[in-house]
Amino acid sequence: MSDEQQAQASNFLSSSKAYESHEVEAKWYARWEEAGVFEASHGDTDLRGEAERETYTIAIPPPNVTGSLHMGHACRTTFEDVLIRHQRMHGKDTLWLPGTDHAGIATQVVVERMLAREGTTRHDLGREVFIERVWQWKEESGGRILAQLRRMGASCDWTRERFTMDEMLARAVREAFVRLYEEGLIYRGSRLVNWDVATQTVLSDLEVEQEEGVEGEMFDFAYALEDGDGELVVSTTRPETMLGDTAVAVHPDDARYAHLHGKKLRHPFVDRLVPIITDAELVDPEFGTGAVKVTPAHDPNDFATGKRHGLEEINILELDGTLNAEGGPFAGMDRFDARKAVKQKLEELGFARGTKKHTMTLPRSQRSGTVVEPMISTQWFVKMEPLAKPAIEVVESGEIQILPEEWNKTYFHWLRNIQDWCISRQLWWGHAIPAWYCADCEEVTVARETPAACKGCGGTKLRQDEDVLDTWFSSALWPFSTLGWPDKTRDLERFYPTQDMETGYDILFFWVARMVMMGLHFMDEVPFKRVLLAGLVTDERGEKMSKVKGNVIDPLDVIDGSTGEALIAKAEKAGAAKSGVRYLKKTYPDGFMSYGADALRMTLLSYSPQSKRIALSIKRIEGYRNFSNKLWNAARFSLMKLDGEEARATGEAPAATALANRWILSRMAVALEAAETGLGSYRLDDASQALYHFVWDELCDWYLELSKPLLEGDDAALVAETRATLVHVLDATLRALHPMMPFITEELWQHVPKAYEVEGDFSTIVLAPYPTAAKDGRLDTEAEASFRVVSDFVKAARTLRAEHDLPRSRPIEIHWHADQAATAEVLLAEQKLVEALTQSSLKREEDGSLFDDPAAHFEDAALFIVPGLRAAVPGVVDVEKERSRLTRELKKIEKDLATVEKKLANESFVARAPEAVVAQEHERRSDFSARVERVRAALEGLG
RNA sequence: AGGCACGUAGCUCAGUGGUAGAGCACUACCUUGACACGGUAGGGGUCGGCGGUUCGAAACCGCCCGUGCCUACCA
Repeated sequence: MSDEQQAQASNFLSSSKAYESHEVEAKWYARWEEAGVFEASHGDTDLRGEAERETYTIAIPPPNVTGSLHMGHACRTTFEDVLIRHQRMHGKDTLWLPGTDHAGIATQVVVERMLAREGTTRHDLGREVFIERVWQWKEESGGRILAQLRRMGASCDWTRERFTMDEMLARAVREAFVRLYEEGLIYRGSRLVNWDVATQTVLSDLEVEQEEGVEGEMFDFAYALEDGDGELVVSTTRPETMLGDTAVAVHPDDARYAHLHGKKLRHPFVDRLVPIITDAELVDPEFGTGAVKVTPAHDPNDFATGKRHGLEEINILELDGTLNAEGGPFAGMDRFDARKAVKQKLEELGFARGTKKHTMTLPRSQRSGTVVEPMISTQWFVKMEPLAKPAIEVVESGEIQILPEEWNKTYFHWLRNIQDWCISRQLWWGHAIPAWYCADCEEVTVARETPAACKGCGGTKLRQDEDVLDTWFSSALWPFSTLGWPDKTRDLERFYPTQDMETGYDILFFWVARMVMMGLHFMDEVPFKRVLLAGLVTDERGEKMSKVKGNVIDPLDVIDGSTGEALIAKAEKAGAAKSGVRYLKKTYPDGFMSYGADALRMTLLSYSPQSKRIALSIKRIEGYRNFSNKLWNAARFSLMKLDGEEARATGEAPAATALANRWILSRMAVALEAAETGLGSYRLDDASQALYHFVWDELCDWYLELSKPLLEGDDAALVAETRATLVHVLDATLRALHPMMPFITEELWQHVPKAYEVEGDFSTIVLAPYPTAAKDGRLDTEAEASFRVVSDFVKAARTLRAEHDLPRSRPIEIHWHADQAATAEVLLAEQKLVEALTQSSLKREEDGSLFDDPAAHFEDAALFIVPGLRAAVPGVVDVEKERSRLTRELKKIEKDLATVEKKLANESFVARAPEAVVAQEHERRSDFSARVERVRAALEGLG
């Protein structure tokens, strides 16, 4: 050990008994980033023999540039970081490409709010100045979320950070748009679209949320026949739309209305005759009056009906949701005011025919929350069917694997029923549509660069389309646009296709499916091999986190700690409702301790990926904070024992002869195998669980305890072997845990005396080899079987102590007899260890018959009986305690025995169950019945 | 309306045909030189209900009840 290391080590050993995450996290992230350990190969260095190295790439789901870190990000970041760190340690050339999304509407809204505070609007500034302001804002505060990802430990390659509005990506967007247009897959058309009157833009179907179970009312009113001979009653939940009615439809076979076919109705407010048409598709004669008002410009079904019958489409709305001139007397009113006014006027005119309560679903804008209006508008669309087909095929063929698998169905269902995608948005912030309109002719010029002349007439009076593209259009290109496409860059060549796409299931359609389509279309290759979908993080009650509910848990508060008051203040500032504040007060009265990033990461990893909800429990985080501490102290103990000694971790399991050493290396192999399997199959919960239990239940509970007497013994070879095992197990454990708990493992690993170094700017665990069962463990079933003898014995002795209130300070003597010679040999060989763990002295009894009537041979003895072994502890018995203890034990075994006997008495079971299962039951029966007999004998001996 | 999940200990969750598990909470004891953010021992479950398949079901199938999400429709 160098002087520096030595000094560091003793400094560390005298350090805190509890793990303090704060400094450790700050120190190591800075160091890692400085040294560039997260960077993928750049092509100009050959530090780690990149030519031969396989690549492993993850494209980050880019968070909104406006955003700040929430639990969803924390979850994404942790999962991806674990995957990428694991592969990096396996020697892959890993690229985790970070970046942010320009988030059209969200960002524009944020900046507009800022302007409102300044007393101005984007319209006052004008488009160019406004966009400048957005960029300025982005430069000032857009980096916050990326800084927060660093707090989580995200090992992204920051040298390749991207933003969806970067010129590089803008070029890709133009290229993609132009190609799709030239291929006829992008078209401009007039359609009924979803209009958000608040933000005044069109929305795609996916951006519309359905609010279910809304209590509304159905209003009936009559249209008078033109000839004055009667009326026709229709129903509506949106009375104002009658101003756009251009027909009333009845079912062709409906006898009630047969006499009205071909007649006309007089519109009460506008000078228009409304024809009565027959339509079997639109009309259900059983529903309502069996007559349906048709408003082609404001309802999807009516729109289709209008197309079938060649009806006039009358748009009655302005873009802000007020009624236009078509509204006649109601022109200029807001849509909801007009609704009331129309109803009232119809009542006055005597056309109202009553209202009924009606439960309905309201379409609301995901962004503004306002009720979306269907409106006819000319927009840009992507033709989806031809793109969807190959995207379906790659999942069917397994070229892309979706995990958990149940999402396949959802993916297929959506793609098989896909609608064309409306990609234009009436916003200012976003990618401009590369289409130009000519003042002199009808031609639209779509081009990569601003065209000099109209491609139709050659005219030069061109005006660019004022709309921008849906944010998801640029996101769909993310896996290759970030690597330089359409140029054939080295990075694109080397890192595309990526391997894993990890994200929340909520954006499977929005993003994942579209990336698959675009990747296949433009790259002719899938954008990733696996899609890993995780659940959504909710509060402890399973409710979605929302600012209003006040149940948002900020990952940074969990990492750094926060007082109850601070939590409430923050929630109130964010606009929490009173009930939300109450919930917060009740659930987290004392706020959070500082749990550290590693604990938060482990907690998020501990949830099964197939659960859709991750109901984050602070108690669980606390549990993993405790685990951090356990690991910290296990390392402190080990390092203390190794301090000043020669032992060095070699990166390979040392040869071991002692049972304890053989056993822990075997358990290490099992744990590493489980970790590797879990990490490989996206069962990060299994992987982290396996290591957690290895560290706590095996390393700490048993091995460290066993190592104490071993290290203090006088057999020099044994001491050396144990030191070698201890230092190796510590080293390998830290490396195994590093992808999950990067900070604490680095801090500890730096103090582990090692005989190997990791190449690079400094020797870091980030680049250390991931441990494997073959190299770092040694499976040893014999050692495990022998160890079971020891642990059964120790546990039984401890139970006896506990039940007889025998404090550890009181030494006891244990007389034992094993049925099998092999068992006896193990206990004789490990006698010192067992004595140390049980604070007892052992005495073997060769004659098993002594235990047939223990009372006769051991004075006042308590007994324990484990499979194949009996033991007596004389001089301690409290007859009553012993009786109740043995009775309880007897009951337990008898119950087990009864179950087994019932099974074996069943002829069908014996005849049909697999032989091995039957044999196992037989074995259990003989074991149980032997123990029952022995416990009974012991009870009888008590008198 | 259809689809997809989910319902396991007081709480949060694993477990997918062969002995019901973890963490937290709970009870008792223990301040032992790694760790009280700890240790040892213990209590606690008719696996939502009812049927079926099977030698055997928490798991597979059907129905029902409850919860959540998604898609569609809603004159």
